[in-house]
Amino acid sequence: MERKTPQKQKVLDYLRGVYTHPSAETVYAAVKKKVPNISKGTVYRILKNAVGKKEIQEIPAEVSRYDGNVSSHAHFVCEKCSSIYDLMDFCQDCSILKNKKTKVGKINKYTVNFYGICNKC
Amino acid sequence: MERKTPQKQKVLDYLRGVYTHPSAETVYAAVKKKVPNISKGTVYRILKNAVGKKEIQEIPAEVSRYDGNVSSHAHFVCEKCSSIYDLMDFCQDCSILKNKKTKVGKINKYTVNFYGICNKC
DNA sequence: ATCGGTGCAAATCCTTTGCATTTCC
DNA sequence: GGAAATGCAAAGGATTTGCACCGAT
Repeated sequence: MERKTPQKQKVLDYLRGVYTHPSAETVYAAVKKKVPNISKGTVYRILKNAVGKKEIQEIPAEVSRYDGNVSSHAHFVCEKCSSIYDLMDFCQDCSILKNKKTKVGKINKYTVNFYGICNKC
Repeated sequence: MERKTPQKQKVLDYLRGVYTHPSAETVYAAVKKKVPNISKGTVYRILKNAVGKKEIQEIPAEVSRYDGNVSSHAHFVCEKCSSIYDLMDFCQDCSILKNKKTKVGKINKYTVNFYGICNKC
């Protein structure tokens, strides 16, 4: 049976309380402040496990980023600073496609990513 | 000035002649049959360079995949065998969004990925 | 007391890079 | 001839994993 540990709690709490779509490294740095002796391997294990159970989602990139929000929403990726923002109101029509069948297979989920330079850059 | 070499030719020819969205490793294996002493580093260099010049596109995943078609079209990713298929006729409405402005920045390009199990699996 | 979770460090895998050598223009 | 590209092998960086110990149930 799965156990509840402070490491797991803090990692998932952190991810769910933040809108920055952090990398494993960033999660590690943040959680280390609350659980000083947590190890990087543990963070990777917790994240991977949660992705497998679809409790969080992984955003593929050169370095993976994680999102505590598992709904299918669009992301805006800054090509300069690599920040990832949520775009809740874009491409809503795409959501119709969920569970639809295509010539190649049935759709379980979809991702929509927009790339550009963010206002901060 | 950039030079024309058999390695570069074969790598790009292969990528453009195939619709399988191969990984660097797969490109290497395929091109090695025609240019037996090509090295993996060279394949990686050629692919990276071509991506930078937007001659081809990179599809982010656990292991990067490459696409000789640079247009913004949707992909169907098989969650079982990792095959990637083109879906030219899906989410066309999204193309309207190109160059549109969002709250966070102007959109340069977008990617749409659908995930599911492909008919072969 | 059990056995799942953790910390640590070594291992792995993909990708990049330095450098001597080749080859295109 | 000279810069650019290549081959090779070593380096790098992110992620995974083996194992002994720890701690939640």
